[in-house]
Amino acid sequence: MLYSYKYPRPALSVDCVVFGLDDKETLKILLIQRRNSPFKDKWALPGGFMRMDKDESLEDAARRELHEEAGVENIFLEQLYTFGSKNRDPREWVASVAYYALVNLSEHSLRAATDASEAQWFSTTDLPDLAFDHQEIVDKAIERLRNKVRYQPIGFELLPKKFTFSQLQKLYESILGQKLDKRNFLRKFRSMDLLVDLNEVQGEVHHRPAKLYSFNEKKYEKLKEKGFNFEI
Amino acid sequence: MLYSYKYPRPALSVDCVVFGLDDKETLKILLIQRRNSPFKDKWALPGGFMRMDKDESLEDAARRELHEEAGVENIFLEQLYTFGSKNRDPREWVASVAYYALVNLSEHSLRAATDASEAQWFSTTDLPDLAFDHQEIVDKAIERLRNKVRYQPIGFELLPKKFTFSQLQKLYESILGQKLDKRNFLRKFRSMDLLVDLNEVQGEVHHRPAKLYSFNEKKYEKLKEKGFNFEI
DNA sequence: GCAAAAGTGTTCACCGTACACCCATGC
DNA sequence: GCATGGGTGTACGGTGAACACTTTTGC
Repeated sequence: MLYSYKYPRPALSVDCVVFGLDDKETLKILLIQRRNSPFKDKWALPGGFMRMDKDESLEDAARRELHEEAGVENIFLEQLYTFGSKNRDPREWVASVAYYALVNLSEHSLRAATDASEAQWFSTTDLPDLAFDHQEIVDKAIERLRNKVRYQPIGFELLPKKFTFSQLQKLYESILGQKLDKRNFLRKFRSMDLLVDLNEVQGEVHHRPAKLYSFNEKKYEKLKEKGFNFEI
Repeated sequence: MLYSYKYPRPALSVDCVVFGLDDKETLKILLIQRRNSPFKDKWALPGGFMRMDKDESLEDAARRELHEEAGVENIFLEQLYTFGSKNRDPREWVASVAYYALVNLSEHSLRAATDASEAQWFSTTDLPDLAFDHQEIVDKAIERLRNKVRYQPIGFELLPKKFTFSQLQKLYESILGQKLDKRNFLRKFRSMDLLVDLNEVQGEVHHRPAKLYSFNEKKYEKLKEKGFNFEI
């Protein structure tokens, strides 16, 4: 069966840039190895075509693809940009609505870790050649994340429930691509009244254990709406 | 002739939120009165369907629609967001890539002004009922503009070549929806080294004439790339 | 005791903010 | 001379930025 329209129309797809942190708080992106042409065997962003039969919105489609291709669910997801150059797909004109996602890697890495030939995490500073215009999409996503970090809290979505100050700092350093001053960073965060001191320390480290913190979720959500100015 | 595809696909359109300033430096938006159903006679954003036969990109399509429907050309245009709810168009599923534009109204108001029944400027604070989900698009565009103003220079695109300080200030007040302190605003702008004192004064006013300024274009473009922090 | 990371204060410069009066012009 | 908007400076508080040493733990 074929679907016919009076005028030709481009295909519509969604692609997702999924950010996660590894155990060294390095920023990583989830990529999928393509099994079909074009760009067979190349690494690409998880994503796929909109399926009208599924009665889903753009964001639903993004979530579905992430679930199917990478096994991640219930994550922070936000629209990034729509890429519509005519030649970005060699087959035909495909406009793609790109999303970016933040996931807590320690809780969501299952599929990607167990089936390494299909999905794999790559450091943002050391990505392979990507299919289509996906490098451009990744660049835009990183830029967005760098900007976002300056006026909204992030971290909640990327870090485990309990975390240390240095994990938080390394997260910011990883996103911003620059070293930060420990004391200034600490003071800034303390002044936001965003962290809860759990009165616990981490275990299993070969040095002085650090105190553990969690986010004050209410305050976190409020700051997300209201925004702030995080200059570093 | 019909165009057929193996899977159904949504239609793709572009819509534009065109901002301009009137002679009182009030922020306005350009709307078009629809001549066809659905939403016949309602006001709507200029826009239309992607035409694959025209070999145009998304942004090209946005520019084409603006030219055809409102007679504006060569303007600042930036992608805003893609709206894809299934029921946003009663006819069928139409995903729309929204753009927003900044125009110098004194140089671009021709078509809209001469054919008032078709295109008209409306104050952002007093918009009519809009067709489709266009109010939502407008809201998002205003929000974007308010944010943008804080980290990038704008004004160049909205103001005439020569302008006074108070025009610039009213522009910012209009976008931000709040009064600003004259002296602080002035100092802030002066410190950016963005304005060129033209050593001219305005004429035809019934009070002390104000000095005229223009933007230092090079500096303007540089600041746009680099960004700044404009706290007010 | 030594390696490794945690934890902790102070000083300075800059900038955002609040605030009020005189000036130049047209009528 | 009066109405209208144009034009100007200062003081205070807050915050970003630079900077180094001691503490705690595991080995």
